[in-house]
Amino acid sequence: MTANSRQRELRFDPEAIDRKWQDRWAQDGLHHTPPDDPRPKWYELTMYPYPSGDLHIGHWYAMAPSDCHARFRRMQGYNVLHPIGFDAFGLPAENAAISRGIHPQTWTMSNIENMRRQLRSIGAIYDWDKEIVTCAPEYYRWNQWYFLKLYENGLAYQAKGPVVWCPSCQTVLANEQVLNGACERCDAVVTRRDLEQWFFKITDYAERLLDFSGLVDWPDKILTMQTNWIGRSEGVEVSFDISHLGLDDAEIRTFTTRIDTIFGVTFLALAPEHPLVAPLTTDDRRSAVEAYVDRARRTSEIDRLSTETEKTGEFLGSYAVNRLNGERVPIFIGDYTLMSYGTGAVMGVPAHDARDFDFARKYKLPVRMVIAPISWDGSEPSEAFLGDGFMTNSGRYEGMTNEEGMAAIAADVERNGWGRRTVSYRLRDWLISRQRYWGTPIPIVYCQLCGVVPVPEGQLPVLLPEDAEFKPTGESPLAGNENFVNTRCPQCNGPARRETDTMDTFMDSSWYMMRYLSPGYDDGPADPAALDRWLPVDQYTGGAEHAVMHLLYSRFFIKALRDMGLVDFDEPFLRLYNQGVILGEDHEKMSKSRGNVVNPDEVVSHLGADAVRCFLMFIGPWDQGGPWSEVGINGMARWLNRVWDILERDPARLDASLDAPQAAAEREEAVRETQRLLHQTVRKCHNDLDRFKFNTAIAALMEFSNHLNRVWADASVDPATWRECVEKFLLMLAPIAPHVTEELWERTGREYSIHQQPFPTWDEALAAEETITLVVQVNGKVRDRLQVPADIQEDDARELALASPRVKSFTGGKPVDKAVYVPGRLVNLVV
RNA sequence: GCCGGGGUGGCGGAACGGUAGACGCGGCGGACUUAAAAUCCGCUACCUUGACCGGUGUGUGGGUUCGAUUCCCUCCCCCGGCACCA
Repeated sequence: MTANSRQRELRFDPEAIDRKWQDRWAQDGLHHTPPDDPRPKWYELTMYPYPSGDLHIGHWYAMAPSDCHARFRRMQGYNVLHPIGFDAFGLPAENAAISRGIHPQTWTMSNIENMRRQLRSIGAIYDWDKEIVTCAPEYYRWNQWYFLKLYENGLAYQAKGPVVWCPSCQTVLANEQVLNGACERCDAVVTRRDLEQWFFKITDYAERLLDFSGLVDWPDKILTMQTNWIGRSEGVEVSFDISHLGLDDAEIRTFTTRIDTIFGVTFLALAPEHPLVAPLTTDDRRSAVEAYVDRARRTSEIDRLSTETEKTGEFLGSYAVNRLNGERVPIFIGDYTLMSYGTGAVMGVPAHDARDFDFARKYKLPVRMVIAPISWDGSEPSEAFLGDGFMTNSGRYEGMTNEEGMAAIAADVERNGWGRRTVSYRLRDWLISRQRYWGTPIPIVYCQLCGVVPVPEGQLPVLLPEDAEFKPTGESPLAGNENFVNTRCPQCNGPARRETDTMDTFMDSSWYMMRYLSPGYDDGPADPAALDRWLPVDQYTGGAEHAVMHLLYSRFFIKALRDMGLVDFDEPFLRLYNQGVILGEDHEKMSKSRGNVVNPDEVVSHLGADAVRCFLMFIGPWDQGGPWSEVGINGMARWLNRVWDILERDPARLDASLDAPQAAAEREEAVRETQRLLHQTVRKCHNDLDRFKFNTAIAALMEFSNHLNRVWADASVDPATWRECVEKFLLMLAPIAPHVTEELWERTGREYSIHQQPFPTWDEALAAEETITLVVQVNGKVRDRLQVPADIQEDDARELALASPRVKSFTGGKPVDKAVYVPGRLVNLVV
């Protein structure tokens, strides 16, 4: 059974209903967010899509449930903003230009056109007047403006930074263009090059970014990932003496988190790029060292890091002195030492560091235990010992615990001026330069006389020229555009050249949530009044793949803006929720090569947007994702079909049944039970929608609809009860299935629009059970179930349990040792 | 290797430490139909039984508890992230 063949069996025409109401809502401006609404605001943001061309079912999975949640908040009485836009700059557009000869602008805008249509088909409450497209000059102008602000405040700077280089294509590659260390286009082995590039000083904010106290509700997973990404380590920067060599530098600085192991140092390892490498290399070692440095430089950093655990290096020929014990230790270079972390030099302690141990084994360096575990027999270890123990071979620190030793040595090192306690971070500064065309031009001019000159604010935007050479030439595509490159210096009006790199697109997404508020605003990135009213974002939803790039960059960005006095909040997104990944029917990740990609358009036109929305929310917990199912969605369409059937029934027909010879007491009981289930369902649905538990909210609604079918078949409730039930049922379903509910709301004579009604409320008293099933266990095993009043007391419950004949047969007349009573649930008899 | 998240019927999944399998899909049986589809009704973890009863069951092995899918420890798989950070 395919979606296609099921469609003609539905009681209604979903395509017509979708179109009818989407048009009507648009016409009435139902989703406009009024600027002066007195209700409390709720800013619910879903991560904007990249306009790749087609709205994938994965987009639906991200957007339909978040729309449902935003709608729910609106029915709860909030003034809700739930905007959408496009993350329109980036590499795929440029690749399309290269491979198919289409201009990135053309490609991007036609994709956006198509995706707008598809996004409308979801039936979300997007206010299209607030749409943003980041490749528009009105948008990226403010990227440039912010860049200048960061530059003025010393947070943007220029430095050499590594890029991945394809020697065959003669071009810079993005990391995602490298497959197994080779260029994805020509398969040549990539190398690394250092280019002068722009950075943002996110490292200045490392400490503040570790403070999550300003966040209300973020998944622990993301906080952990950010914490690990920032990678804070407390340690000691300690230097080794090389004054005997008579160089400009009298010492080598190293960073360690294990100063307690300094008596175990048997070598030093410098990064190949370390400035002291050349001066420290002796003549007899020079050719070998230079060859090693050269090899390391040609290997890309990515490659270098992904190589197995084998440690390589070269002896420089010189020695340094460990000031704590006066020992001479050989100085090596090794590419397991990274220039970009700590001081670019490490003290090698083979006995207490796994990497140093490997290195020492390979180069036959001594391994000296200086932290002894209690069980240590004095022999050389077969692997590095990383645990705690007692100081040994450690001079005056002998016998201390290594924790005491750590404190004592650190203090002595500081007192002697050999180093200082410090903190290192793994986090690197944010490299924003891209040697690409399709991005925001960096607003900088290079003047022969004045040097680096920022473009004055009044001259923004620096427009991205339309013509550029996309074919690989060895430099940024903009560099070949003479009209763009050649300009006048804003300071001296002399000849100057423009910066030809463009910005990382994470720049666009760092502040886009502010632009939505006033997308046409011309005097700044956002209207200050709107900013004041709407930010920070109350609820952000999107994929966990943005845990450490986008989300960290945006947090940094906002903190930096706050320090500059440009905003007055500290965190951009108060709450975060990550949806899972929608899989193909084969339970595999969707991909073109697997052929398991689902095109939502076809399903939507056959079964309707609501069936797709409902099904995506019903698959399972939203944060866990799950497999698409062609038959599964048919089941959902069938349920909506039954809902339609329920709403088509005329409640007046229940009046006729009053004449039936049915006991009045029985009918009264059915009404009471129906009321109870209604109130329980409202409670469950409310609480589940509130916490993104869409699957169980829908299950509760299904149970309620099943109940309605039963009482209709029995004609056991009165028309008024029926009317109340179906009305509240529709209201609960409205945020989940907006089109069908609006249609049924109208067809049953109710006033437009269902989406402007409040979400139903419940009464705890009416939701409370009158009787419960009392479970009776014997030694923890269920032996009987008794229907008892909900307010039964412990003594009565115990008595009833003991009186049960089934229970008696299991206790075998033995005396009961103990009876555990759980109010409202069970009695457990222990014999 | 390290850090997260998972492992429950044929499938997706439900279950404040307290009736395991809600809800849905699929399957089986029935009603309606000339017939099929759709629709409606019933059954559907496994073993045993004609049926009740009973027994076994939430990746593995242990532990805590009157009671464990849930908490703790061991191990095995799957998914995601990081990956020589001194």
